[in-house]
Amino acid sequence: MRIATWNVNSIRARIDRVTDWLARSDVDIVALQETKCRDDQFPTDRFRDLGYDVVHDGRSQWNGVALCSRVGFDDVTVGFAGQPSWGEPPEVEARAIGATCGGVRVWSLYVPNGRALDDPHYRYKLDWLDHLRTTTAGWLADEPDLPLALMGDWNIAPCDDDVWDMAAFDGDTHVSADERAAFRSVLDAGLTDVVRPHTPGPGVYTYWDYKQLSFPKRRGMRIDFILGSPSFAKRVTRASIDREERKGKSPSDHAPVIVDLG
DNA sequence: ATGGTGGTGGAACCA
Repeated sequence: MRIATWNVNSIRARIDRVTDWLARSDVDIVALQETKCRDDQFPTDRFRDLGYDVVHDGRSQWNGVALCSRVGFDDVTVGFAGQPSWGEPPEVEARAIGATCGGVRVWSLYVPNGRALDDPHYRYKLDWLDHLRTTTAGWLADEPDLPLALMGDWNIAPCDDDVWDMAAFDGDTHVSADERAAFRSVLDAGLTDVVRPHTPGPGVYTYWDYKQLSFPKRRGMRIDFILGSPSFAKRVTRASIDREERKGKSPSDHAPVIVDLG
């Protein structure tokens, strides 16, 4: 079974690229982030034409997460227990959707950006990750052998090798000690980065800013991850980052991240 | 080659 995650930065702007990629990638499940549309705007038929069912949570032009599966859906869950709210009035944003597909529990997650270290959104980001950690620990306590994958755009570069130049990020979000500690806490709930062993760095990234020729200059960040429980991780036979998808006409600023299970 | 921000919505915000 092949599973992937991809921040597409608008599914409507990217639908042809996404379906072209799906048609040649032999992926069974793909988690999408930043679909940037409401449920009624999601191009579900384009996925059905390729044999994929879709579950999506989107309520505005912001955020939006989806799972596309050709191995079925069970127990679809929108949001996780304790997921913090944002905005005025406060609401739980469309940043998490989970389902069981082909016997694997998968989540498509879009972690809040944080914006700036002194921005309330930064507190929201840390709080969001703390509640995700608590909820994940509960799932694995209830079912230690659960094959679980938390996939998505984590908006954190966990190690110095995960950015092209640490000096360029001085005082910025994504690399702060608190964000890195929050990411490690999620791992400590019982998950591992199942992609890194197959895609060693340095210089291996999943995201390149649209600005300032970041991609051709290889100035990227590794912020998209597939974190697996022990029973998931032991089935992983290979993994890759499809940086070819960052090339060409009208790409997302993120590349797909892929794992194969035996 | 991989190319000098892009998406949404229709101004300003988000990333």
